[in-house]
Amino acid sequence: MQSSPSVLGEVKKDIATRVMRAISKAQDRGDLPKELSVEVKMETPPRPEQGDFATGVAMVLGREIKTDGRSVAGTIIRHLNIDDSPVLRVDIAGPGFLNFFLDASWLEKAMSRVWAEGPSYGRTDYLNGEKILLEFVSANPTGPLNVVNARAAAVGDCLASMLEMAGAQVSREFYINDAGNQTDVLGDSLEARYRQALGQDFPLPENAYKGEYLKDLAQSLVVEKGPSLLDLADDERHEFFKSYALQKILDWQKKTLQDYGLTFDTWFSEKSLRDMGAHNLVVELLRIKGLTYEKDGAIWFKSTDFGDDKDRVLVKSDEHATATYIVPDLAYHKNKLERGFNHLIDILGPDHHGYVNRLAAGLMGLGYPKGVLEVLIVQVVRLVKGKELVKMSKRGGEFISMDELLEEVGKDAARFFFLMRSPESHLDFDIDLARLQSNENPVFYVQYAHARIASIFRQAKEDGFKFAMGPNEIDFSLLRDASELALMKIIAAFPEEVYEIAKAREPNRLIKFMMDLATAFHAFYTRCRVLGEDPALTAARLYLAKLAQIVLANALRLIGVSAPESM
RNA sequence: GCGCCUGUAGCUCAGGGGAUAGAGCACCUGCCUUCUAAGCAGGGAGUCGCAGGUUCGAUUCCUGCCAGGCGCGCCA
Repeated sequence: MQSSPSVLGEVKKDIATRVMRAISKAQDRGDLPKELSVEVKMETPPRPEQGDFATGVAMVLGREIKTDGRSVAGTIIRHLNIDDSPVLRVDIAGPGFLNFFLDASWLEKAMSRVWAEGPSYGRTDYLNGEKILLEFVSANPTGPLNVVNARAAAVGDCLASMLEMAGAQVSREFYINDAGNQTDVLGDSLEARYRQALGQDFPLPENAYKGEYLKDLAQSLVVEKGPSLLDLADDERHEFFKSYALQKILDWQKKTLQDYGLTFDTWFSEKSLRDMGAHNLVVELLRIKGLTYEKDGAIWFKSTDFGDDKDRVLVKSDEHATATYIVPDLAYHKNKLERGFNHLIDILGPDHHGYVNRLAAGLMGLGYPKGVLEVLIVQVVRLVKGKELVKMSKRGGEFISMDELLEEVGKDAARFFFLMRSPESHLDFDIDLARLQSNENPVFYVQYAHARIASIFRQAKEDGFKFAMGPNEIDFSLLRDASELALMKIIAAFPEEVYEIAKAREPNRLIKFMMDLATAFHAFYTRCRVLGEDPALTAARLYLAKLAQIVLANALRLIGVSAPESM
């Protein structure tokens, strides 16, 4: 597994270091006050005429010392040493930006890195040593996955892949809520459907799961077993329906996620924790630490000590002294940390945001540091068709399921659309747009760039082009068109982008990057004919096209969308 | 009442203390006898919800307000 800092990262760091040295030199000479300390952040300016890299550090310093940014920038430049660097020229621009113009040597180096690393290009070691457990989807095993689950699945899977690419060790985990009274209700609901399927006039239990899928399950049980299940003893029968329903629905969810191209590393059962007695242990630990008290016959946790807005019941006052759901969840998160992960990320739905504080409080109560748990809330999804809001499925009474969504628009469009928006924004998912097989659908824009490149190589082969490819075979100086330089810069930025985006937990920015990359390629394709008369130029452009294709493929892999060879 | 999310172009949304606020779709004008036109080039289109504050500079940060969405159990 190859990992190294990106070429772009090295260049930025080199320039930042030189700027830092210039600042301290200016301080030594008394041109800038001594006590200043500042971080030099290198960015990519919005327009090519503003250089390859820029920093606003002079303006930041200017604020500190009440001097205008441009004159501070002038001071920095006077002390700046750019010997043995790719920097050709430094400009002061606007309110005091330092704009750096570089020769193309760093791009050549960056491109050969892409060539060498291929499918693993983008990998860095920024997050080496991080052991992250990323829990997402974790839908209740009481029904089909819904569209918010699909959104969380897209976000979680992409985030996990990006964190891995940035050097972290990541485990994708699905928590199965296979204990608690909802599972009893599920079993009873199935039993009622089974009896109804046998012709009995049998009512659904209170709070029953009313979906069609339980009727289907019941029907297949009748076909398989006839009325024989009614002969079982009460306990045995109850247990059978419960575990049968759980197993079937879980299998179904697994199948849906598999169709989505998502594989979890672990499926963690709540029941297994409960069987180990982990629940009682959590309550006991909190009691020993003096963080619990009794009131109204219940046991409470002083979560307000840890920033929660009210204390929470741990053990109910009912006759069975049942634990509330916070207890198994605390036991579960404690277990995650005991498995050696140093950081936990949960992706939860919008209905759980009120739950975050008490969970964090509980973990702190158990003695874990603040911040080991990070919770990302994925917001609601509304399905629309053009202007019309889609609420119900054709079958009536149920919200449209993830299966139905995938059937309608396919995995590629679904994942792309979910990742286009920032996770915390409310999403209107336009089914009509997503299923369109045309240029109106943004997913094709990126895929098309990949397919177009594949097509160039097919054509090259057909035409019998003889070309030697690779960084040592081509004349890099032939790639000097503005569109070629722009394309190379985006390609060079990929590893840093992956790291920055993973760190910010904003996978939607990867979509933006891919759109920009596709745009840069399409512009290059239009301006620069790849397969031309000049063999040296053809070889150089084929090389660049190949590199663009590598990055497109790597980025598409990160979001779990296919990279077609033709469209 | 409290908490969370959102308010940016006709629509769906990015962005973010600074340099002329962006994309996709829609609309208008050009571009296919040559590597896929699912493309490219260009154009019109915005008081960045409203009002204050901090700042040399706010669409971005802070406060208040308005609007929309979601949540607030000894349910999970």
